[in-house]
Amino acid sequence: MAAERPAEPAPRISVWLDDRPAPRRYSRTGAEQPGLDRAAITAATVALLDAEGTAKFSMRRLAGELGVTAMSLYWYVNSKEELMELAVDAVQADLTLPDLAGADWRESLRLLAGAYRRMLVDHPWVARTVGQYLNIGPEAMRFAGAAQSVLGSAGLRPEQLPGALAAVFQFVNGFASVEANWNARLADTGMQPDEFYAMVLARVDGMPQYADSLELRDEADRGVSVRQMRQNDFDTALELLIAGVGALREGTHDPPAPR
Amino acid sequence: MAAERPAEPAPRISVWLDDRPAPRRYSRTGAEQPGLDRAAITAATVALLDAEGTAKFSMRRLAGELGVTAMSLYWYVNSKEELMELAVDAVQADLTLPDLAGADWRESLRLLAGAYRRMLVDHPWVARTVGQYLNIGPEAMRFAGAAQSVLGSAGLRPEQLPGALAAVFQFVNGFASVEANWNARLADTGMQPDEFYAMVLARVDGMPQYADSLELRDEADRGVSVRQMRQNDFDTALELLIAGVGALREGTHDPPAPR
DNA sequence: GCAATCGCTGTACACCGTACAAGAATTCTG
DNA sequence: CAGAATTCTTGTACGGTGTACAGCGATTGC
Repeated sequence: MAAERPAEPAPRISVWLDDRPAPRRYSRTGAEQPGLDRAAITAATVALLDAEGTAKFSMRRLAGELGVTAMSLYWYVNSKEELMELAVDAVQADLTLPDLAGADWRESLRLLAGAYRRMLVDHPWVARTVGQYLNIGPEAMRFAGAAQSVLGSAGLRPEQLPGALAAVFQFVNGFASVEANWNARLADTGMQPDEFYAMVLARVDGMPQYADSLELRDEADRGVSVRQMRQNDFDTALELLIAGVGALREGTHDPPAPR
Repeated sequence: MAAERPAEPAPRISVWLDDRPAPRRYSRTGAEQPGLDRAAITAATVALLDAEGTAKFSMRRLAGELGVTAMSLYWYVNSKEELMELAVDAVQADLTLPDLAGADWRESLRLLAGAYRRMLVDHPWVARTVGQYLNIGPEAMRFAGAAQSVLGSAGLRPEQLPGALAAVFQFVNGFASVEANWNARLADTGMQPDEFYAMVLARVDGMPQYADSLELRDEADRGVSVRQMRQNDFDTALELLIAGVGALREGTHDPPAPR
């Protein structure tokens, strides 16, 4: 008798590993509302998250925005988490890939990293989710493919690509994540960036292990705005990464020599 | 009359920017329980998060573990978020710094990055929080100080340090975050690593932009276990970063020349 | 016309973080 | 030693959360 039991309901891993046709068959001819579908729900999710952030987002709130009950969303989406996966991927659709035709790989990498950073700062709720979901949706893959092909054109060997990709884009993600959080705290307090920075510095200066090197930085950056410092940090890291990619390529035993 | 109003309750930014003496004056002489304090609560929080993850963690659950009511925790801690900040910092206390005395900066960086990665994989709930909190607690600073001094000893100029630090440790954080998530999904499904990997690959292979380069990788890594691949990716990225630091140093206009 | 399905609603459950007031335990003050 | 003051702990309650489940008109295929 136990053989008939459907056992566990097969734990869900990711929307992207779950085939679900999202049927939408009826036409709702006379209805006022044009009717829901995954795309509309996802778009509204992105808009709401952009406007109010993760904390104020809820299924009921979203449903209200769509003029509908919370539970009706579950016809199109299995869970809130799944919806978040959809939203995270959807937001990467706006991540228009720069034209990399004439650019060499270094410049291409700069363009891609910059675009990625901008996307994360514009949509602060995304950064937290990278690493939390599988992130293998179509839009994510489009970007990953572009990035991978840039690094490939730099002459890296195939088995070097994933590591190099991770080095570059995990950095960008982490950096932008901190940046977005910093912006959010600023908005909460209403302080000026430099005022807030000074407050944090004052606290950190009292800590033994860190004070020395930080004072150096403090001196070096005197008179430089927080915004400029951040840009400088990003640029420095990016040049470091590009130089690293170059070094990895030169360490290649079989130079790729396109004939 | 409005002048007397205490206005907003001063929005909290971080535990570390909030001076709170955590008094603890009574001795609870005859009591069974040894009595609570921040350290005990934080330790229990870490233990619970390690054991069951963020999802099952709650103030009530934690209180139960400590044989106490949920609300009594709020005598020692202002909010759950603040408690998370404390836990994130506390877990970095176990992050014992390797002995960097005899090692050159390259090897030191490898050791630090490895230790950091291990910490994040052992405590998967930490990775998600980096970038979400200010992360300027004493233990975080101890590690950051060590990392900064290693990079400083590599000959980077002060204004290059933050960028280089970010490049290295934001990568490690992101990488370990993905790694920890992957482990969690594996545990959920009970699949074998390679089985799970094959499933994801199968899905990804169907996506147009990504298929080509991925097939390369698939070929290159045929017969290699997922675990080995991951280690290879981490090592590749780390060597890339180290080479990048080296290149940044060589690009220095004023060589540091310690006299 | 009728059965089946779709799309949606309402209600309900268990759980969450935490505000607030009251009470028990302990120490301070006299 | 009495009483006031303070330190902790508790109980109750509020407004939320995600979502299971049953039901119910609208639409469709037969």
